[in-house]
Amino acid sequence: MTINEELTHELLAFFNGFSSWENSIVRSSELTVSEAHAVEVLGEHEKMNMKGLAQKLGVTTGTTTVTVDRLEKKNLAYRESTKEDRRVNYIVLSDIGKNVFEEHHAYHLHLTEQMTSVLDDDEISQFLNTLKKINAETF
Amino acid sequence: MTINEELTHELLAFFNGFSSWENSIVRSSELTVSEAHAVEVLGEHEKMNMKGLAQKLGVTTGTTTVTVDRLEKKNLAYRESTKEDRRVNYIVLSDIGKNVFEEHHAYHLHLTEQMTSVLDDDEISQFLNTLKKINAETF
DNA sequence: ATTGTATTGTTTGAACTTCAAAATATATGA
DNA sequence: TCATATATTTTGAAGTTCAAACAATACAAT
Repeated sequence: MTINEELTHELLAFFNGFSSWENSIVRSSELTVSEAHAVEVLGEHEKMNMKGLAQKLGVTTGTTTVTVDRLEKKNLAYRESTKEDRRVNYIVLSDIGKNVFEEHHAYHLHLTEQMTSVLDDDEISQFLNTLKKINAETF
Repeated sequence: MTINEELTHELLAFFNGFSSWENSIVRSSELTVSEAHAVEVLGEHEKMNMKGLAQKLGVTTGTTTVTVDRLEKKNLAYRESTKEDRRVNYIVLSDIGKNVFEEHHAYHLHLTEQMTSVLDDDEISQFLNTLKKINAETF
């Protein structure tokens, strides 16, 4: 087994673990999975248009329209039209939406703490560096 | 921003990047998303029962029943009953299923290679070690 | 052996998610 | 002004999911 094969295996396990964890968190909240993902992205970005949000979510804009409709219905976010380009809607979290985001974000922080609790300081900063590189170069 | 907050941010970006990548790979194949995940897990495990598969996938056994039904319909896997416990079905990949797995696995290996191409050898083995620890302790 | 309880897996119905393609509205360049 | 490009929405069909109810089998304790 080459190191890349081993790494592939661990990456998959990591991804699946993360995914299961995320699903169980979302299921225990009032959000659906796609709503939660959207809130997660919007919470980090202040203002996004539909296309940008769709790209970040990895889905089509059609799908994103449906998701944002639902967020609006739940008063978690709203569309804000702009003068510069009247085709564009900016999607913004409402105050309620921001609270929901913070709550969800706290869970993530807690998960991160759980992960780093088994690592020493050097490992943690090395891990962070590696992730930064990979994110910048690969995705 | 604490290191855990920074790490949370990078982990999320990593997860989303991985997720988008996986979705685009799956969409270009003849598999649906849930079928692909199941094949991915089954390819690594030889024999699994429904409960084990469901746990690995992070979904209920009901959902898994539907997924495996579909895999059987496509001749990618089959149920194998066992004498020891007649409630249990083992799910096994067919030869076609194994080929599909290998093909998908090759994509993963390619992604891993892309990631490691921006890292030096020490970083790679450190990254692998850290992932192993996290997978063992957190998920 | 019989009975009660636990476990494994399936079925069902309803809600959610997704895409592709067509449609709408607006922008931009020739 | 016209053609083309871009941003978003709408639509319809296929897939995905859960929870809850159900069926079959196992197991433990009398």
